[in-house]
Amino acid sequence: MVAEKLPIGVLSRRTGCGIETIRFYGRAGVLPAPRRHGRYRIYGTGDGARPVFGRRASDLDFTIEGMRTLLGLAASNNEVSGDVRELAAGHLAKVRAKLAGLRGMERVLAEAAAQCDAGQQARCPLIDALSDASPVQPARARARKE
Amino acid sequence: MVAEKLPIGVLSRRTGCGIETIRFYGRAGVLPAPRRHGRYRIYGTGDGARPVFGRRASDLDFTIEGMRTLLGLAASNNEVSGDVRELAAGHLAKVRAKLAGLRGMERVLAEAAAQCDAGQQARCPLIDALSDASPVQPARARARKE
DNA sequence: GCTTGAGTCTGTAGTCGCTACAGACCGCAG
DNA sequence: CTGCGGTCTGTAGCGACTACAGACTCAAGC
Repeated sequence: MVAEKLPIGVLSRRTGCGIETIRFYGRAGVLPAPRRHGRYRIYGTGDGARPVFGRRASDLDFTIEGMRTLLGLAASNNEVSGDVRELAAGHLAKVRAKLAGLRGMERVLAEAAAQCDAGQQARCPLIDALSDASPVQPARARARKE
Repeated sequence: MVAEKLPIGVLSRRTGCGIETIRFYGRAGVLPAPRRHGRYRIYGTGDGARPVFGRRASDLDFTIEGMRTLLGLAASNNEVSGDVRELAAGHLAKVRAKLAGLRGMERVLAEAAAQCDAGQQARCPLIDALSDASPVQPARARARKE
């Protein structure tokens, strides 16, 4: 199969990514600079992976910077992948924290729904749960720049 | 205990929220307009809950709009809480989708780490996993405005 | 050959949820 | 009375898109 020549619109439809987003990823270095036919970008069949990667990674709260690093490290795929692992592990920690929070909310939401069904509550348990200050360190701001 | 009069800095330290953020929540209607001493904002001890609520809700990907709605519905706490439930349920769906994605990534990260440890891989499994186009609908962009 | 319409181009501005900064102001201690 | 720390308003910046204006290009139809 000889590599197809795809204009950006087709790539957009295939990846579900939005023309502007693909161009943005191009500028941001998540997508390598495509060949050009005149001023028009031309992509190959294989180029669909990157926008999808970008979208997924973004869904999972990777930053553009993180994506670039990940891709860069993966490109030099011999030996260096300890770094990929490190990056991934760092992100995993954040992911797990978020997971814990979400699971907590899932539980609270389910409970709240049950209580609402029972029709007996004076206050909103969801808001109460989210407002609970107890686990917050007193008199010291949390890390701002992580 | 007579209600303490807290300047914004103290509230910031107590809630771990950042002065600018508290002011922002004020403008955004997540925090009710505080009393003033001259031009200075004065908060009461009870006002700490809202910034914390805002921060938590934000961590869990509620929008400012969502927070306002939630608070508004909770304020009119008789009967209307079916709406709270609806809002919460809607958010819960998104939360669960994200949870699924994160769990998937957690798994992939763990596997990737294991493979890296074994020192045998030609490609990065994390990137491959995120780039996998198979579940994407062909030739139709995903909903953009949800 | 000329027109038309769809697709693409660049460049800039808007969005959201903060975050940071400039420059003024206020109250109090030394 | 002079600092200084805290606060004020207002505006601008950030990240990751998203949207739009206005120019251009290509292929098809007449």
